[in-house]
Amino acid sequence: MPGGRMGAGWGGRFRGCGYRMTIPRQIIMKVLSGTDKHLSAEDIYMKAHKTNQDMGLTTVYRTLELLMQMGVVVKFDFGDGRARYELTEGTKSKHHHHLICTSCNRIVEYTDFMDEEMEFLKRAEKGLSKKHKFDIKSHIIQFYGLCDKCKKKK
Amino acid sequence: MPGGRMGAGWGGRFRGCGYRMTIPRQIIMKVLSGTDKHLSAEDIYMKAHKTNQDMGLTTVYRTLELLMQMGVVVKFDFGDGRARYELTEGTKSKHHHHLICTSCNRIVEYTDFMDEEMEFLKRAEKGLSKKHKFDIKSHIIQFYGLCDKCKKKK
DNA sequence: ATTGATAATGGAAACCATTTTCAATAAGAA
DNA sequence: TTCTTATTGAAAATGGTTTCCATTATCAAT
Ligand SMILES: [Mn+2]
Ligand SMILES: [Mn+2]
Ligand SMILES: [Zn+2]
Ligand SMILES: [Zn+2]
Repeated sequence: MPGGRMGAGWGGRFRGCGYRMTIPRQIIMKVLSGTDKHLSAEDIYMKAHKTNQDMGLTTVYRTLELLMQMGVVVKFDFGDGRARYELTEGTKSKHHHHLICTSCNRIVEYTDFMDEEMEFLKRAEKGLSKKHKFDIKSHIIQFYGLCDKCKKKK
Repeated sequence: MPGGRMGAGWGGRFRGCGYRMTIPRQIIMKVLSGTDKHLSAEDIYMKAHKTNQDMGLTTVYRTLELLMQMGVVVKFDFGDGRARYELTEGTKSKHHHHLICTSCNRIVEYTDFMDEEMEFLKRAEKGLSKKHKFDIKSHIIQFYGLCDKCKKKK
């Protein structure tokens, strides 16, 4: 497949949920698909803005809200005052979680212990779904503490 | 121990961290100790305000920030635009996590699977601490999805 | 291809939880 | 009690996110 039609496949996904596929939405999907970072709404806006000058920040927020409802995106709060977003089905990044330094807000991604985690989560999600009648779509695991530097600084 | 001196024990904790014990801080600790709910800063402010008319919302925010640094309180983001706070060493509540409905923001607490979780966490925290040189103080596990009502509504 | 109902957009203004500022006050060591 | 300075409350500022609304674009039906 040629590289030009990125995000084309997302049209069906949007339409399947009763929404329309638009230029801004294509660009936003392209930005999200093309990174392995935790982008804020403004990060996404700035990247998208290079492709389409007319894009508005408001549209980024609206689209992210939509994508969250569709289960395509997860929203994180790392404590720095702005929300971060990641594709759930990342073509680039593997399933991972985060260590967060409560002192300097540094984020460390880790992919260790995913086997043990998977085993634990599989059982937990199954049981919780049934007991609390929840349709679980995603999860977040975060560890808080002091990073290397902040530990020494203290 | 008579019921009047609630939070007196916290004085040493504050002073031990190089801070002073004050009336507002005593009241805030009393409020936090006396609930098993997820209180927002304003929730705490309103409860504290009944005891001490002069208390300011600013002080609540400042004290919570302090308590977080001291590891006494954990801050949650349930997606409703305001942070929630809970004592880590809850005298009332057990260790638990949350199911969050992405549609109506309903929160369900659960204490199931804590044995399996404890086992998984113990191993993960130990390994992660060593590998990433993080001094892990706390963790958050949250499941996102649709609650019973929102599932049917769709 | 054209039409038309209406979903989606962008810019500005509004919103609102949280932070900052600063003069007044209170804690606690000496 | 005195003195240093951490802490406080009120008001103003901040800034990420939402809301409004007139304009535009999508796409199913023609
Ligand atoms: Mn990540
Ligand atoms: Mn809870
Ligand atoms: Zn750090
Ligand atoms: Zn719900």
